[in-house]
Amino acid sequence: MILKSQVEWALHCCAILSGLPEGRYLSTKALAELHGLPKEYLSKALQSLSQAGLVHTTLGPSGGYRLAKAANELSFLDVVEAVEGSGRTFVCQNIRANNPCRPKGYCESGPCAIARIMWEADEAWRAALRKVTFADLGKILHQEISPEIWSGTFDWVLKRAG
Amino acid sequence: MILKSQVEWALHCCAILSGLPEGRYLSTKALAELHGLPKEYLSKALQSLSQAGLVHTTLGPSGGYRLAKAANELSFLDVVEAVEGSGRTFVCQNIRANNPCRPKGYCESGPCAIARIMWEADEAWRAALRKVTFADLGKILHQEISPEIWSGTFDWVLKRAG
DNA sequence: CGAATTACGGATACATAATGTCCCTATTCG
DNA sequence: CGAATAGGGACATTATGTATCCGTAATTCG
Ligand code: SF4
Ligand code: SF4
Repeated sequence: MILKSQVEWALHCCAILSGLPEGRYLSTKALAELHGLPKEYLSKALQSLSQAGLVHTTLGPSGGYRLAKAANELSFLDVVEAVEGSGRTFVCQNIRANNPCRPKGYCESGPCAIARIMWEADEAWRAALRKVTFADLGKILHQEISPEIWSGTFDWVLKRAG
Repeated sequence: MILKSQVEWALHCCAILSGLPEGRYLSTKALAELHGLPKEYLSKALQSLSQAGLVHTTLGPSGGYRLAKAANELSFLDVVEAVEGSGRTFVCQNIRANNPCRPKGYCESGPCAIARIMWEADEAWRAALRKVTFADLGKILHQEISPEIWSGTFDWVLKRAG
């Protein structure tokens, strides 16, 4: 079980977008170039974000993406679920129903304890991701990244932002 | 991202094994029949448990599997990691290194904030699974499952246990 | 001892999902 | 109008999960 690489891509892109000034847009091309990723495929990840309503888009030259909400209202979970889907990581195949000792239809009485325990762990994972917003990430990055690189990247991005 | 079905199989098998009397063994064949699973493939999952040291095996007729530790010392995480692997679900592909604004080798200064946040969520998931043992599961199942089915399954299993 | 039964591991085939590319369309900007 | 953009459909390629088959060594039982 491993998350798709699109999750990493989407998170990085949102991190960049969250630093964009109000009203500016950044294109797929710029985001792909900045991260060294295949433009066409990265586009699929960004489309997922768009369909989930996390980003806003404009067409035409100077078009691209910006966040649809404020950075402190966009959580990691939002992005992860937009790309990876919001389904549970443990899917129950009802193998309990095959038990020859049980009357038919017994398993329909609801998910058993094993499934519930796995789902609780799943929820713990989601809760941890729900807690962290891109505003939090911005603060951490600002402390960690050296000022030259920070402003260098900022300039690079603004030069290409529509 | 979805857990392999072998995880569900292994959990169910351990649940059965945890109810086995001291010193008795249950074969792959019986476990497969009980759950309606392909014997050969289930065998791979059980071999993973064996390699992880979670179960003890004997060969020959009347051979099979039993738990290697007490049920209250075997956690869900043990079983999940034995089958699914203990690697992180978020793997970092170092795309930060492609940023044209950064000096070469910058990314080697360690994992960035994004990776750390994802890994913390991963750890929350693992912590939730680590907390629950098969002794806990046994208690829950004992409350939930009707006595007839419980003893019926028990009889079925003991008839086939070596 | 000999036959049956078991776990184990390697080899192989098949199915599904992830990854990546290509091309066409509608929209928007200058 | 012409260039650049998001969006989406149709593939091709690759990796992973699922499943089967068979040979080997160990063990039990008659
Ligand atoms: S509900 Fe529980 S017992 Fe039934 S198949 Fe799912 S995990 Fe197994
Ligand atoms: S360490 Fe952080 S910035 Fe570098 S590739 Fe991994 S997630 Fe991205």
